[in-house]
Amino acid sequence: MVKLDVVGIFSDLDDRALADVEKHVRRRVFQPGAEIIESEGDSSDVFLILSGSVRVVNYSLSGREVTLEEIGAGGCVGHLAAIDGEPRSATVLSVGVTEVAMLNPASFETVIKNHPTVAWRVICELARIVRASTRRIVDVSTLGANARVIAEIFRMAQPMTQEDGSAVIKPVPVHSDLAAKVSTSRETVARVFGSLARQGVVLKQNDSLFVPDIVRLEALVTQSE
Amino acid sequence: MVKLDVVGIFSDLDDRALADVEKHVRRRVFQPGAEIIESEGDSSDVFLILSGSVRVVNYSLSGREVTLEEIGAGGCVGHLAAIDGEPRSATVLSVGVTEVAMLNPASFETVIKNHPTVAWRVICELARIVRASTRRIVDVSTLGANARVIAEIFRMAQPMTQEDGSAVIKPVPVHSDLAAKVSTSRETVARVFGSLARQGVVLKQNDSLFVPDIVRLEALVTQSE
DNA sequence: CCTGTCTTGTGATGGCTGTCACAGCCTCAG
DNA sequence: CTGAGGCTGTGACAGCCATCACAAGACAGG
Repeated sequence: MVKLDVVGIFSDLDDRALADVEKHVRRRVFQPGAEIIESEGDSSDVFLILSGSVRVVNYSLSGREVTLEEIGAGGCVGHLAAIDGEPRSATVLSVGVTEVAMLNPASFETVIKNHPTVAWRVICELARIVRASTRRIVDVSTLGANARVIAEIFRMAQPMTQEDGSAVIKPVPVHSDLAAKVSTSRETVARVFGSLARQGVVLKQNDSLFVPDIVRLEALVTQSE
Repeated sequence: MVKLDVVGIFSDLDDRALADVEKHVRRRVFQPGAEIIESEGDSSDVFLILSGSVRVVNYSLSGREVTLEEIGAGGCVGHLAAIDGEPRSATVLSVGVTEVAMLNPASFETVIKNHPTVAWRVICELARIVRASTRRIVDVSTLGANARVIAEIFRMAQPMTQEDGSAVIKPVPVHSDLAAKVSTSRETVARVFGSLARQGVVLKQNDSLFVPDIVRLEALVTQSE
């Protein structure tokens, strides 16, 4: 059984404290595509992701999907409702097989209040989310759809950059997923990839994307407004 | 001199703790329009707003202004950089004359770690921001510009609603401010107001807007997509 | 090897809305 | 009273891009 210390916000807790938390969680496994949290629902448990990964999304009335975040093992979701007691702000889907530990809101609050290090980690985590969100708001308000796609490819390539300025993105992202992440249509993503390939900025290989010069990619973001 | 207990995150502190915090702050007054925090800057103090109000904004390369938030007395800004040490994520402008207390990041962290109630308040505050941000991301990704303007008017009217379903918004919002809040152009806001007035959904009076029936307003948001 | 499902590529089209331009207001200082 | 600067209304236009439509590839499972 996966230990709770894989969870980021608990990583400073000692064994005794962890054992204490353990008493308050319920473990559960979700199959691929399963709905872990339903938007607007009034559950309010916190979900600690022990293995696998989840996708936080929202749907418009017209069925369009907006991806807010993807979170892997060690992360946690559902804290908002646990903190403020409001209804769920988003839907959370299991992408692979996902193992979670569920903590009820009262216990979550207790752990936070008893362990300043946990409180601080939660604060850091929320700060990270706020930063990501405001960046996205600015992106979507000031960049065109094409530029947003390029910017997202750039962000995927950045951590993989070698010394020579090249990068490999693996596996190849699915166009429709990428579209949901930058609020555009699948077709636009396909057209951007086509255009980038024709310019030789992003080459498609068997199972990965090759970016010969990440600087050229970045330049395209700002250059296209 | 304004006491620090007007600040929301400190409202549970007793006098002794407040006096302790007081020793670590520097007070300052900003004139209307002054830049309190510069985006990308590497200062990292937290600003506690004692009186007046501020506007958190971001500018695109093309000069377009995106308003992220407006915060009045009792609020605080600049926590992100204080928490994670990264550069400033946004610009903060003083709207009227604004009185602030500045707290350096180390002291901020200390206060949080020594006072679980402060930590919890900060967590609640961040959760509120995350909720507002994700709502805006969804809005801007799924609603058209007109619908976003109507939605914003609806949100302004909602807290002012009387029992009979009418509401008064005072003072009349400046079109260009509203435009920056919903990521559209000043002209689009003007056209929406014109259209709403012609439909009798939002009437302009001397110094305020009158909404006879807020339900009709809300209906227009969803109906236009 | 076939067949259904998922994914990708690309053209055509139409609507939205950002931009430019300009005219009419209001307010406030002088 | 007068002028200047900021706000508001509205028309014209063009560009972007979401949508629809369809073809073709990729891949798994029988």
